Amino acid sequence: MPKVPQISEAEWEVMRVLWARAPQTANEVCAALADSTTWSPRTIKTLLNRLVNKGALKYKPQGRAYHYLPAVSESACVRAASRSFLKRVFGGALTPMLVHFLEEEKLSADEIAELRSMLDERRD
Amino acid sequence: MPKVPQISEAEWEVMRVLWARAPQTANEVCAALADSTTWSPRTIKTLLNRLVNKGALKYKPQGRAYHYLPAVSESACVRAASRSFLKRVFGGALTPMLVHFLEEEKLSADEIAELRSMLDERRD
DNA sequence: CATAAAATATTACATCTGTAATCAAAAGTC
DNA sequence: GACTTTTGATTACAGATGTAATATTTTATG
Repeated sequence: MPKVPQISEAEWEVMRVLWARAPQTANEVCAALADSTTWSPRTIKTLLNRLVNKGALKYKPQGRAYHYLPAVSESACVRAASRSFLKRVFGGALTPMLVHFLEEEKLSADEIAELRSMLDERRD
Repeated sequence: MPKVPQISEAEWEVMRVLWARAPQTANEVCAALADSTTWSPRTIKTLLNRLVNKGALKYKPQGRAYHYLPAVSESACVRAASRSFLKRVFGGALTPMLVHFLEEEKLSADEIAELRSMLDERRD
């Protein structure tokens, strides 16, 4: 199990950009976040820097600017964050957590079908 | 929708104790957390205090000591934390999140059956 | 009543986060 | 080559968090 760094809420936004497409320059990341956030480019540079420092991102000096890219996989980070959430909010109990989401949130017929087929595969 | 305060990881532990049984004195909360944590009673007192200040707990002066009790419901806090997690880690997409947990974590036959029956109820 | 014990309130302090501004270095322009 | 522009590095600063220690107030005890 790869040890992933602690990634804050704002940092997740940045990571998602780079997991979706990498490498990218700081400016490209800023452009990608321009719609979904109101952050100053300064702020985004700070986040990139912190993520590099905590080992979540790497970069390659590419001419004038850096090209940033993930140093940890999205799936590993998702796994770590999911476990942390499960432990924190549901005391680690998976089924109550799933029940919560199934009861609380809206699901389309298609989504229900997809989940049912996944459960079918699990039945062995 | 009741507005719930921001509850940190350590604070969740304390809240869970009081959601499970309330009211309780600080000492009773400390006793309840003695097994699952290594926190000093001082630390737990601090957490109780912060939770009162942020409106997550109330207390009744009961003789010599306070009796603490929740000021916000567990379900409201679970809902808020779940949405926050869903947004942060999965960009708000419910189904990928459920898929992740179904794929990643172990489920017993009973749990699978329970989830399937919940999905059955959803099919209307 | 004076003092000790117990409980709450206040203060401490380092790290993490959100949100930038300023500084420094590199590179292109005249 | 000096100056401006671009980009990364360093510094800033307040609020949240983890983790307590100290101070103060209330209560029981001798």
